[in-house]
Amino acid sequence: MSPVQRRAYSTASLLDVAVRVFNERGYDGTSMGDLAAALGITKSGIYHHVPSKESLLGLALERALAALFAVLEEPAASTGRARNRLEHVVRRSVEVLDAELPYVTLLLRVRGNTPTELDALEHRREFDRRVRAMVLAAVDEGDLRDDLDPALVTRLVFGTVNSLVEWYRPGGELGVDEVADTLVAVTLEGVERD
Amino acid sequence: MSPVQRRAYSTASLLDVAVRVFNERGYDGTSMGDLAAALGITKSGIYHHVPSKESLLGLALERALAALFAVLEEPAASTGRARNRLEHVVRRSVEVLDAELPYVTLLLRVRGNTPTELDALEHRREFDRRVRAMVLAAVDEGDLRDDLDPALVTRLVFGTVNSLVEWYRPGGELGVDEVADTLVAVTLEGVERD
DNA sequence: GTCTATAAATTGATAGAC
DNA sequence: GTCTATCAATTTATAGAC
Repeated sequence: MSPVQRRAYSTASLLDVAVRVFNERGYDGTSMGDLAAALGITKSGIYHHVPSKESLLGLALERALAALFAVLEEPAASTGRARNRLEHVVRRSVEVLDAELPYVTLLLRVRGNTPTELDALEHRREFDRRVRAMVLAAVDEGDLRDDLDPALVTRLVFGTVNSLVEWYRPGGELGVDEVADTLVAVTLEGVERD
Repeated sequence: MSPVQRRAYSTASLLDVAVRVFNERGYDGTSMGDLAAALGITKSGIYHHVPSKESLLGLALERALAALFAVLEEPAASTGRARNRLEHVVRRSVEVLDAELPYVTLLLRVRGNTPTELDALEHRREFDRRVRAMVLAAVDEGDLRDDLDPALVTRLVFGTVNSLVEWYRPGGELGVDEVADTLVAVTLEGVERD
């Protein structure tokens, strides 16, 4: 009987810790030994929950992608003027980032070194394509300036959203609503047609 | 006498290749064997030029930081209204990104795993502080909206600039001027006082 | 300036006990 | 669900020849 009786891990609670360490040290910079130390168990203990280090990455990336794609399926993302659908997707993306920060952070840092990572990159490109279609539609509907390249605007707006993972911390001084409001003000308002 | 007589590497030309591979696979995801393969020489050949893998990273990060800090020393970054100094720094940062893309990309991906990386992160924070001071001064001078948090605006604007490394490629379809113009339009114009 | 050969340490993963 | 013990492969780095 160990002196400090820690609650046993489920695969989900183990994944939470693993993703935190992956973000701190980078996926490739994290060894199974590092994970074991952070978890307070041995390396072999991890293999009871998952078959490999890469499968931990796969589970994490799946979760992040599912949360982002769910936004595109919301009614407000497919109904009404494109400019409003776009604002909805931007705001909800910030909220997903708030709710799933470690998972989305990991997704945004993937380089494509393994099949798992390449698959995630392909899904990210699909998300980008669907947002770019919204920007294009908003220009066509006359709500966004037509003197700016729509593909470039898409990249800048979602570049800004994605850059949040570098500093935003849930429960910190800045609330998710203030961040989303300011981001919409800074990015979309510069693009709107007067 | 080898059948294909490749030109010998200087430390600088070797660093160019190393930084390209670091960006493709991530620094931790790159082994000295990977570098050797990309260079077309053996692992031990690399150690003639540098004493360690980490020293390659250090040289690359130094170069990126020097290019960025040089912008802050330009006359246009310290003279005139803060709003104009800010636009100058934003535009020139995009140009530095264009000129030194692989080096800046590497800098922006550093996690702090080693002393070399921690030192680079500290220098990045110093750059952020100096830009934040410009945004604050621009609000004080009445040129930027005072209903938005200046620290948040700083982060969003430079988050947008930094996100360029994820897709911008020098010599591609989009020129550096068009990108800089659109970026200033999208970010700064949303923040200006009417 | 690059090579072959090799060392010492670390890595991801497995077998089998409790 | 976690442990000890262990392995094969890979990693960073060095010694010394050409």
